[in-house]
Amino acid sequence: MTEHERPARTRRRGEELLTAIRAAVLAEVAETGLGRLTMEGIAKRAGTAKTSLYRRWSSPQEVLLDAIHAEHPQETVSPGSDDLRGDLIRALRQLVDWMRSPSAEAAGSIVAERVRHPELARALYERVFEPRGGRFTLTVLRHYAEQGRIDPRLITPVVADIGEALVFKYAMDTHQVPDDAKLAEIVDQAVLPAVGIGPDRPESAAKP
Amino acid sequence: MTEHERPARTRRRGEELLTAIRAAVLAEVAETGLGRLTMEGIAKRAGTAKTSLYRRWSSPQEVLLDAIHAEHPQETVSPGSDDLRGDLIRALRQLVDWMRSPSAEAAGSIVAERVRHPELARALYERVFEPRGGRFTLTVLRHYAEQGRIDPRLITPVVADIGEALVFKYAMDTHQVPDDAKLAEIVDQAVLPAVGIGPDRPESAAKP
DNA sequence: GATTGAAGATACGGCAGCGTAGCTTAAACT
DNA sequence: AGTTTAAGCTACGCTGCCGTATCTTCAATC
Repeated sequence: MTEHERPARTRRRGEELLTAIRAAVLAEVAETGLGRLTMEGIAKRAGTAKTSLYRRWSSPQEVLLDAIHAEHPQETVSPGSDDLRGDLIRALRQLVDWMRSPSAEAAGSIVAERVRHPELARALYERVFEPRGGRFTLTVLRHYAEQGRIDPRLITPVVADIGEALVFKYAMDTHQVPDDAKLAEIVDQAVLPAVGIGPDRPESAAKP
Repeated sequence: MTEHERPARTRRRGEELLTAIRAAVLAEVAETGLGRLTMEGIAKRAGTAKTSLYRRWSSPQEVLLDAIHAEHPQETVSPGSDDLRGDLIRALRQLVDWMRSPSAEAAGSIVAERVRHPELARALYERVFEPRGGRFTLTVLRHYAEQGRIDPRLITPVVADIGEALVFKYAMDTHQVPDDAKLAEIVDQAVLPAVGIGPDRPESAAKP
């Protein structure tokens, strides 16, 4: 929050400058919201001049788009050991970790205003959500289905969304991300039952 | 969308005027977003003068707050016949019906910008979500738990949220509300399994 | 070390929303 | 009918952001 660096006497160029601008626009949209995102605000926060922004982009939204684009799509989960429950929790924890990042808040603003900025929303889905997997638990579920531990016919679009949906709902209601205990509840009480494992049946009873 | 009524030559007062203003602010926030909500915009759409707005409220947000406040909390579901599955679908359909309303879109804008306008978000939850029940399926689940048809211990906060969470997720992803077929999938594949009723077990096998 | 190109600073007219003031006029009340 | 109240206009100076132009200055390149 003490970002308002003075001219710093070194003149940044190329990638160094771009990085600062991208960080600035993400911070700016998180603070002011997409509706109040402005070239002057971005410039001020990045410690650069409006001119330098207009040299590359023509609107604050395009600056944001660039920043989102530049966010490297991270690698997806590796369903490691033979531990369905643990892998599901880890998958959701990956989602939660991302939700803490600055770009996640920006993503939220975009989704909320998608009616006003359809291109932005589309770019967000194409460049961030889909490459990232989007469905974190799905990877895990498929893995164990291939191993014959759960019935593949149970892995429907709805079932693949249960975990993520509950994480989002929890974040929406409480305005904080679920901790590990909550993730465990979600997995135990909602995801696992949907693929035929308990709450009342022990795991081992799933595939006799 | 042809709201821009000319002065109409009759001068509205009191409740009649208030109603028009409330409708205007809801439409305005749906169209421009909460971040771009403005007194002038509301006034123009309501066909009134800025002066009349400032006479009662001091910011566009307070006008919106008033409009939300004035939205009567609607009655909740009556878990009617002896049909758990049908009642669950009906409960979710109630949610979906609300999500089509103009105030729902306004509510979405507020939730999205809750960081910027905490009072608005709080008012929304206190005056709209909580009185409305907030949890649509919960009412139904409790009803059948009292009748001994499902195990009360299974009705946890997580389980009570499954249906609503999936409806929201679907709306977020596709930007349209789920139809009845989708609601049925949600109930069959996610909600019912969580309260111990198959996908693989028939309903009747739930309480032997 | 000279050249070139982009970064940075400053200034501009234009527009939109702000919040207030002063006034006219229609509607409600007595 | 006369009075009171609020709705409806218009206009004001102020501010923030717009997009552009101009000029200086630093940094990379040759």
